[in-house]
Amino acid sequence: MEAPSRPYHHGNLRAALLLAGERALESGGVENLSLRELSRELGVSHTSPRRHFADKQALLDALAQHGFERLGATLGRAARGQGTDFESRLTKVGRAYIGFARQHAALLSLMFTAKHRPEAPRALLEASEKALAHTLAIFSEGQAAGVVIPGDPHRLALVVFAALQGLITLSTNGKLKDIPVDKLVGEVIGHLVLGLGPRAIH
Amino acid sequence: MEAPSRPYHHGNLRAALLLAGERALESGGVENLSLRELSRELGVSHTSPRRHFADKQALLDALAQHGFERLGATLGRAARGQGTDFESRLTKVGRAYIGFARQHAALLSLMFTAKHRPEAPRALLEASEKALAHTLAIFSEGQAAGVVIPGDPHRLALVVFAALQGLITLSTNGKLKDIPVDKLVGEVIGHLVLGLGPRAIH
DNA sequence: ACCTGAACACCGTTCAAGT
DNA sequence: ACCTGAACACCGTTCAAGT
Repeated sequence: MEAPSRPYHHGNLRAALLLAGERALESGGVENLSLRELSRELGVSHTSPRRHFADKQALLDALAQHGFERLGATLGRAARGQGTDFESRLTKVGRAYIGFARQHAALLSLMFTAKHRPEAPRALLEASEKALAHTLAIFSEGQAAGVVIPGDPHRLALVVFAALQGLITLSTNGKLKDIPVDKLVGEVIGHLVLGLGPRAIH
Repeated sequence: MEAPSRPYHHGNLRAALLLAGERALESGGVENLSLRELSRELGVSHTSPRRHFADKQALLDALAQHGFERLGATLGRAARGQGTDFESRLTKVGRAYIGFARQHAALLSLMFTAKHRPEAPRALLEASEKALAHTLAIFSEGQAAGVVIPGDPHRLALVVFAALQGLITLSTNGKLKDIPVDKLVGEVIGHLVLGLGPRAIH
């Protein structure tokens, strides 16, 4: 019997740091994530993370990238729901986004700020673009079907996600009281779809 | 001639800290705002701020509150523009908001996070509500005039501001390229106004 | 009342050194 | 290759003490 719990070479330190980092994130925000504390939890010296992440920001970027990969999977599943109309497909994606946001609030916030850093690594940017690919396709297809006004789909999608983001901040801060969030999502998407659609009379 | 530059009692330490704090905020974000560095700049010991702000968060809250007061003044001026229709009044407020956001990006971000803290002081919450009062009135009046659907004006305003916030993050990160932001504001408000309006046919 | 200096318990990062 | 320990330059906060 050897002691596999703390070998000299940790073996999975990189993966372990990401996992512990995500836990720390959810339980205290970026502000309370400390490399030294993660190292303590994992039983390695506080300089060990350096071998795997150049600095703290590199770990945060990796966490954000992983977050985008999971968000992409979540949204992709919701977007691939087949053959319904524009509004209901969009509503499904919206609900999936809200679900992810409520479950991983601190991670989502990190994802946003990491992505918007000027020095953001290419891998992170690629992951963030990939995460929204399926959703953008909904807009393009809506345009092709003539139920969505022309224009850059990114721009249209931005408005929708920005509005959803507003709902999430309200929701996570308890300002919505008894109103179920899913109902609100439907309403908001409804408003926006009407606003994005070609007018019956103008 | 006395030396008014560094008396034993600073005299305006509270105000000086707020001013220096705001400068530090704009030039490096919340992350780079340090009480010790502010104290150094002002030529007082690093424990002096304690007399005026219980801790760092108290200074941040005061900065956020001051920010809401200025935002309120800005939006109020824009909202009081008299006697035009719902959409153009909303567009004016939207442009004013965007202007403030671009000029005080780090401050606005601090304002949001400070306001959403569960332990946010009452004065801060009151300032944030007051800042949006004139804007909310636009929605209420729009409802009274029958050009806006019924519902909690806060909820409607939220969607608009959330969407604007999305534009701002794009803009401050240079993702909008040559498109002038003011033009986009008009488009977005236009979409939303259509979406919020009563349908001609349904 | 208002400010100070020393002390405490933390950080992230660097670097020579160990296995 | 991978990890360590000591060191450096920072933090925010507390507390007894000065004027």
